[in-house]
Amino acid sequence: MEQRKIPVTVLKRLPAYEDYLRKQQAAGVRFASATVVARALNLGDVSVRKDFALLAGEGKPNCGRSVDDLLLCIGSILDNQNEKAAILVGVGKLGSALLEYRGFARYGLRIAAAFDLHPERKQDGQIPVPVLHLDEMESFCKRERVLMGIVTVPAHAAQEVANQLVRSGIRAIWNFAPTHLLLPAGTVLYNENMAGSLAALAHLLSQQDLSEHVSKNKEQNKAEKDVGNS
Amino acid sequence: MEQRKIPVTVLKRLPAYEDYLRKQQAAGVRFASATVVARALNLGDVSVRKDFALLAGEGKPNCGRSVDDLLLCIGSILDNQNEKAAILVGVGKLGSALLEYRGFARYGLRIAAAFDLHPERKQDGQIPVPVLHLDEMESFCKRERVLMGIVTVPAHAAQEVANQLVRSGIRAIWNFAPTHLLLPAGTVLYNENMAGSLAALAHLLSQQDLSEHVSKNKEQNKAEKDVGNS
DNA sequence: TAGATTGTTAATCGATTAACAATC
DNA sequence: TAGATTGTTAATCGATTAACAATC
Repeated sequence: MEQRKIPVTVLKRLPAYEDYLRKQQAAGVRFASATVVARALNLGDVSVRKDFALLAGEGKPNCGRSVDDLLLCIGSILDNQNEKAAILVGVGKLGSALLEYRGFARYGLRIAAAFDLHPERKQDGQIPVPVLHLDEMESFCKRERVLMGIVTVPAHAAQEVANQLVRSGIRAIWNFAPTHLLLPAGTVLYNENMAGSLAALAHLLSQQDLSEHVSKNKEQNKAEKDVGNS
Repeated sequence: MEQRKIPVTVLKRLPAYEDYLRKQQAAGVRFASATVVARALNLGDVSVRKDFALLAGEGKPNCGRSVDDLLLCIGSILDNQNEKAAILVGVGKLGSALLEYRGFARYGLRIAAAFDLHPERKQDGQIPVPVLHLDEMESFCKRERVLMGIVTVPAHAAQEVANQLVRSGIRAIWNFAPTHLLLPAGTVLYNENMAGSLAALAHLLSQQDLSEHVSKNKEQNKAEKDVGNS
């Protein structure tokens, strides 16, 4: 089970490659060159070439990569991600949106259950996982050995929920509440910062306005990459 | 109105500083050293020191920064962000969650209106902006000179919506639909990739499991910073 | 003076990109 | 051979961090 180590940044691009290559495959295209893929997905061509080399070993010059091969390699990497479960706390609009989101599965990620103070009000028939009372969280997490928690409660409740998550054995927290959590050392924390992301986008837009005369294409490429820092 | 240029990555930390410093201020604390703030917010001390220097000019060794001063400086930078408007398309759960999110205002960002194919079904009384029919989008954006659009429609509708946004004069798109958009050069695109973020978190967690014996504190710091790439 | 703190310069790190050599 | 393409090495870039000097 020796796995090449795939950097996270490459990992994040895999579903985009897969998507695009699937469409090409369906259209009967047999080969794809890094340059063409890069153009289609707004990425740098060298990046794509490196990614492909990492994914699928050597290619043949002048020939491009076999679409089938690439899809197999990407698929096997994604399929071999260890299945990992998370729970979600706080079934408001954002919480339920995440619960209904289909994209996690492709990475072997699964939201096993959701918790809320008023579970009975929140089960709306579209949510595909059980919604349980917060009181059941600790036993659930320990029983199912869940290590990841998603926090989508209001800011004022977030720290208390985080404490409970830690008591429940959670080791990594994805926090959407706009507040800073204090966690014991050894717990991984990632703060999603929606306002910051939009602010970054606005910032880029105004930068771009300044440099109207620069090659537009280049600008776009750069723009697309610069926004997403933590 | 000569503005020091604040890098986006610093900008994103400002609300966290503000939050923390306000609490200190309320507790009667007059001075804050970069080291202490860094520890509280899980940041590197040198980063915080550099941020503070950028924000508030020189400080006095051995004394820390005046909490009041820092708050004034942060406030003035955030207040002087140009007021910018965005629109949102697709008032599902994720869309309404964003519409109700309060954090944008602090950056001078405002969602001016939302658009949907069935606006009448979506106005639920909690959404604080008008929800209009998609047909009205183009005239609205041109009238209000809106330049940013948030896409929270299902993947299959996203490209068509993006085209419409571009026709409406939108210059920057924040895309939540898990699909790749083709846009004319000169349009700024930022793809939010929820699945990728959770995958990154899972990745970090497993890395951390491997290095159990390393100083936990250090690990946590590192962890918190590494996740959020685009 | 000693210690906490600031500020700066150089090193590091990860990712992307530029330039170019190799190959079918 | 010419051209498209791959792969590699070095440069670049932004951000963070380490090491240290300066100051109250």
